[in-house]
Amino acid sequence: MIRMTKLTDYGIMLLTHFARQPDGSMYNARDLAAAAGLPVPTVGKILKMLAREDLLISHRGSKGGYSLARQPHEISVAEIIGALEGPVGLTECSAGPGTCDQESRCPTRSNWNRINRVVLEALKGITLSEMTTEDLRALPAARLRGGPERQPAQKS
Amino acid sequence: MIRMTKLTDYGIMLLTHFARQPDGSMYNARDLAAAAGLPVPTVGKILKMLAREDLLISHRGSKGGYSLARQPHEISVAEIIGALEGPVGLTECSAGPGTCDQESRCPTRSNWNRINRVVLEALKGITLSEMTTEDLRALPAARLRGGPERQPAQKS
DNA sequence: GTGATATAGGACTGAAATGGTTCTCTTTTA
DNA sequence: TAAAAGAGAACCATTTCAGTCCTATATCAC
Repeated sequence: MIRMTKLTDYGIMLLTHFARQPDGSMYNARDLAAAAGLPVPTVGKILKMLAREDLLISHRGSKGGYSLARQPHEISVAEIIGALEGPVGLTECSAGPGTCDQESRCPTRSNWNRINRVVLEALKGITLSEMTTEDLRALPAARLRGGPERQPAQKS
Repeated sequence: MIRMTKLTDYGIMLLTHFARQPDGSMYNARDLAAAAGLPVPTVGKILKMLAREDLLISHRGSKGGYSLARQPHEISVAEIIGALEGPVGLTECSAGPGTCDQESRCPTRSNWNRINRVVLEALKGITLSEMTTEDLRALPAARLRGGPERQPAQKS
């Protein structure tokens, strides 16, 4: 339903790998690719993106590589997605005026923003450190449904 | 960040149109297209999909059209998205085994499902009737993050 | 210093998904 | 019986995505 690109998926997987290791652990693209079973160029691309968005710190040169820029619990899934999928333009029509023929008459527009915010808040509530939990299913059930962000509203 | 297709966007817009009108109001594709400022064939396609998923009731023949299958407050945004974007396969690798090289060694997999569930729950909490509110921004801010009748769950 | 290693950054390409159209068939009302 | 309207499937152009490749720059080791 909600489409997450493969790149984002991989990105989270790679960052999770860092999060599992001791603080400041450094890995280069080649080793990470091997560990993740992904092609090296693709992993390199993702790591570059993450570094550019300050989720990873890059170390160039021989014996270089990448390490986490922050503690795992300080990095939210929302940030990762934002880093890999751009400035976040949830609905096409939010791209710019003119594209959408009905900007003026469309009453749903403002509501979409609301929806997006709800989703975003839900994602902000999940941190990388939580992703390292082998089996998240063990977390309290309440976490799954309400979440810190939102819940079933009144039936009008 | 999270991509919603245009079709889904339009679909919500169209359903919102129904929700604003008295119960059982019927519209045909042509009129709705005109009201929404969208091409008729496209609107027709969307309406068909929504009818197939039992969100709309179709009335064939001359003087036919569509009407809401349920009360607006009984239709969630999650359902609409599900109807227009298919069975919901959030992450590619959930499509099937074999596609993903690292199924066994990927510890993030189960966590993704968790993330998806959180997002899904958030969307289930928003109903069509809420989308008819002219300006949702006017709602109390607390509504956005917690809501009046359900308490924000614990963070972790 | 020089060479090897590793990231930075951007261009490019094949494949898949999207959005939109068109056509034929069936149903229903006048 | 004819016209209106939905059902359903096939089809096409465009865009997006995933993945690759190439050149430039930085850093470490000798």
